[in-house]
Amino acid sequence: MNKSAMTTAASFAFDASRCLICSARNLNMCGALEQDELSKLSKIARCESFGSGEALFHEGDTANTVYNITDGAVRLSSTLKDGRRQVIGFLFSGDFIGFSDRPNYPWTAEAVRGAKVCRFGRNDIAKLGRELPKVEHRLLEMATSDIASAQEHITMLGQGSAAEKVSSFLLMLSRKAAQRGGVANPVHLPMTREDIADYLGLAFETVSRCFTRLENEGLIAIGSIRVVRIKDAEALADYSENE
Amino acid sequence: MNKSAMTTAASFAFDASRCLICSARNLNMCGALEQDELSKLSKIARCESFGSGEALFHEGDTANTVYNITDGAVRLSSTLKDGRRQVIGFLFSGDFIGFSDRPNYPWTAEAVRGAKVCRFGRNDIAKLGRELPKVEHRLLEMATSDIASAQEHITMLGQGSAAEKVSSFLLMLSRKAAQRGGVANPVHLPMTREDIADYLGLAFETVSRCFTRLENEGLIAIGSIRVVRIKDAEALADYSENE
DNA sequence: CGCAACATTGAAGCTTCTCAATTAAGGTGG
DNA sequence: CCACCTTAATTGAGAAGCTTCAATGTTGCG
Repeated sequence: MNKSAMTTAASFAFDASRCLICSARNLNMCGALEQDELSKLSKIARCESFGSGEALFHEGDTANTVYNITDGAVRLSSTLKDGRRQVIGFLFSGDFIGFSDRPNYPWTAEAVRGAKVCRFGRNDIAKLGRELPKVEHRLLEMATSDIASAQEHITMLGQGSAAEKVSSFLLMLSRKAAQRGGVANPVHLPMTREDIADYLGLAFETVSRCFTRLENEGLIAIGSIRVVRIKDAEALADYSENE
Repeated sequence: MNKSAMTTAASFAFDASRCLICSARNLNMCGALEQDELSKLSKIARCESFGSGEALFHEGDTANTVYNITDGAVRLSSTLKDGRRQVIGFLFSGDFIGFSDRPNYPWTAEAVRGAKVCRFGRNDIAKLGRELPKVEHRLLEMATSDIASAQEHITMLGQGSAAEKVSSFLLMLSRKAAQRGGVANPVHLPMTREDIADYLGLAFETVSRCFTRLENEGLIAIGSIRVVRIKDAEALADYSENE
């Protein structure tokens, strides 16, 4: 988006507890991986940092790198010929980027207000997967989790009214924050209303109106633009599946 | 749906060329698998046949079986509390059912006008995956392919107008039929208009109107209710990404 | 042949989108 | 640190598209 943004790539210490098969969400594999396996992993990892709005890669680029997010948030999106944009997902610490069967990335990945990642060569990971079945198995687990997320997204897009979509979105962000060890309730929204709109298949004005409406109905309190406090989680959950 | 439908489960010969890691779409693994590996696979497979509308399993059932479709079509759907239904996908010969990280199925799988499948115990497949890295690898490939399909579905739901959605749907069915070795052009639609509507997040009347409109505009010809001939694939493709 | 499920078509209503104006927030340079 | 400027967010009014309700036509199965 911001073409003049410099690539602030910088090496920093490899933190196995945050990389690939050791995501914060699924610590079980950490104990299972032996020390020499972890060191093999760290040898092929390269850590980088991206500034706000900066792209990890663009749609169509040769897909020879995969990523594991260690901090911040990343927005995955596809752009149609006429300029419309679909946000495929928001990824956070512990999430993996790179499940694709095509030689070129089918989406653009951009840091939302900054992100830190571990990058791996695709060939390196493939090779490591052949050497260490545990790595391949962990990749399958993460792909399966991605499928579940995508299917929830599908149901939200297909069956939800605008208010239902926004409610579901807030609850999802809250749940994800808790899963990675953060606070669940004052929900932090690193993305813009337009990002949310493109994720939910709505106009950004509609998203804004829904926030206002949910606040007027007493279900949420909008502290600042980027911080929403859930006042009535139950009512919000009802909203997100019934209206 | 039809509770009185009898389970017409029946054993038939194990056809490795149609099962699991040897889907019609991805024959490369077939050569890679050794004969004794194939025999291990066949030992844990059980083939079954389902009649029109019959359920392979329901949402919430204990998920101890996975499936590979060998013939026909299967509809995967989730139902919301208030009865609305989202069709997550239509699966055909060669497709795999069962990528889920939860102990219970998050969707219902039903045969659309009949289907044949190979079923595998989840534990058996997991065990085989540990023994044969190739199997685990093939599972990862199939999961990756599922992710790509889900993401296309997301973009269609989020950004498409009704006509775009229907156009994309027809082209997708055509492409999928070609991929599994069938005819691409007179597209065969085993599912009802309501099934399509629940897949596309539309009312079934809207789907019907879109078919009529596309026919009036000369892009398709509706031979019978379940057979659509694509007359102008290029215009249809333009529709599906621009409108 | 007749019934039930599926599909088409029409008209009215409602949700969401688009266009437009205003307000708030964030970042930069003086 | 403040003023300014740019970007993001809110709010309103009108238009468009989709849904709903209702009636009719079609298909396929017992």
